Amino acid sequence: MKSEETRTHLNREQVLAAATALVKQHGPQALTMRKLAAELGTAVTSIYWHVGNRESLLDALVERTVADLGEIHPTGHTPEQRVVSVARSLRRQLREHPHLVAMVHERGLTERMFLPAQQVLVHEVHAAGLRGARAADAVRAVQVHVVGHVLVERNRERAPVQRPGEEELWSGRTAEQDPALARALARPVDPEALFTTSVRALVSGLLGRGNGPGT
Amino acid sequence: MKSEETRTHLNREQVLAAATALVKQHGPQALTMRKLAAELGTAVTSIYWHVGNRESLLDALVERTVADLGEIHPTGHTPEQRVVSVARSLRRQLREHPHLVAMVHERGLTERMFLPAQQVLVHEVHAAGLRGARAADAVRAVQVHVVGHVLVERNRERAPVQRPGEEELWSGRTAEQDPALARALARPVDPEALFTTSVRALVSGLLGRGNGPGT
DNA sequence: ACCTGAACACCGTTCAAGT
DNA sequence: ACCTGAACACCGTTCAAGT
Repeated sequence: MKSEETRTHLNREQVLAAATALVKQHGPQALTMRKLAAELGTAVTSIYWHVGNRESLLDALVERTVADLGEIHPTGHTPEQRVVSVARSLRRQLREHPHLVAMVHERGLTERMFLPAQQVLVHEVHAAGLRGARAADAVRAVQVHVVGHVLVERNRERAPVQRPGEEELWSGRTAEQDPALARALARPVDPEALFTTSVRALVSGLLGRGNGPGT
Repeated sequence: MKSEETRTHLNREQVLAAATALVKQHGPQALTMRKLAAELGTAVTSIYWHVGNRESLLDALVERTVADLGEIHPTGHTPEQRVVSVARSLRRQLREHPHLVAMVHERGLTERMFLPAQQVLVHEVHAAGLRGARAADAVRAVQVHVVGHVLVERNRERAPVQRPGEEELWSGRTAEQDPALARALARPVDPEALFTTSVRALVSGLLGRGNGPGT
C-alpha cells in the first residue's frame, strides 16, 4: 500500500519493526540503540524522537508481541481436561516466543503473559462449578504455575549443562532404599512431561472434590 | 583474628565481601567493576586478578548465598502437610534473599535454588509412599512450582502498579454471571495466600489417591 | 516536525609496565 | 605474586543546532 520511495522520514513503525528483527535474532540484550540506528541508517538520536528511550521501546515490543499471541481454544470433555489443555496451550505459546519471555522478565511485566489465557480460564473454572473468590484463586494459581514453569524452563535452557554435585545427593539413605528414584533424579529433566504431570496434579487439586466451600 | 593493619594486599575474600555488600544494597545490576574498585580503594584491574571477571564474580556470590540458605525442617503430621511446609519454607528462604533470586536469574542458574529443599523433599515424598520415577517427578514438580512462583512474585513486585485493561476483561459474560468473581479478580493479589492455595492443590494432586501406578 | 553530531557519563576487559 | 594507568570498544541519553 505504501510506496517504498516515499520513506523520506523515519517512522515509529519502522523503528519497532527493526527492533523486533534485532530481538528475534539475538535476544533483547542485543537490542542497543546504536545497533538499531545502524540498522536503520540514521543517527542514534533520531530513534529517541520516535520512541522516547530504550525502556519504552521494549515496552512497545512487549505489548505488540502479547497482542500477536493468538487465541486459546480449550479441548477435552471434562472441565479438568479443558483447563489442563488451556495451560498447555499457554505454555506452548509462550515457548514459541522465547524473546517475549526474556523481554518481559527484563522489564518486569510478567503480568502481561497472564492475559492470553485469562478469559478462557475464567470460563472453564466457572464451568467446573467454582464461584467467586475461589474461582479467581484457581484462575490465578494456574496462570502463575504456567508462567513460573516457563520462566524456570527458559532459565534452565540458557544455563550451561553443569549441575555438579547433584549426584552426590542421591547417595543418601533414601536413595539407597530406592535406586529407581536415585536414577530418575540423575537423569535430565523432560520439561514437557514434568509440566503435564504438575499441571494435572494442580488442576485436579484445584477443581477436585474435598475443596468445597469451607463449611 | 586477622589484624587490620596487615591488609597490605587485596584479597579474594575482601572482593567477595564488598561485592556482597553492593548487591545487598542496590541489587546485582548495581554491582559494577568500577564501583567495586572504588569501594575497595584499588584500581579496577586489580579485581580482575582476584576474581577473573564479572561473570565469575557473580557465580561465586550465588554459590556463597545458596550455601548460606540454611536447612529446612518439615512440620506437620501427614506427608501432605509436611511437603506443603517444606514448600512454604523454601519460598520464605528465597524471598529472604531477593538478590539471590535476581542474580540467579541474571546468570541462568535457577537450578541452584532447587538444592536447599531437595533432600528433604525426597524423604517426605518417599514417606508418602511414592517410589521411583513417580517420586522424582513429584519432587521436581514441587521445586519448579515454588521457584517459578517466587520468580513471578519478584517480577510482579518490581513492576509498576499499572495493570491497565484488566478490569475490562471482567465485564464479559462470565463476570456478569458471577460478580463476586469479577470483584475478586479486580482486587490485588495476596501472594502468600495464592501460594498456599496453589501448593496445597498441587501437593494434594501429586500425593493423593487416584495417582496410583498406571495399571 | 524531524534529523544531526558532539558531548557526557558511564560500562567491561585487555595489556604492557611496574614493584 | 600482585598492582597500576592507559587504552579499546562499547553503552544510553541529552542538548544545542540545523532544515
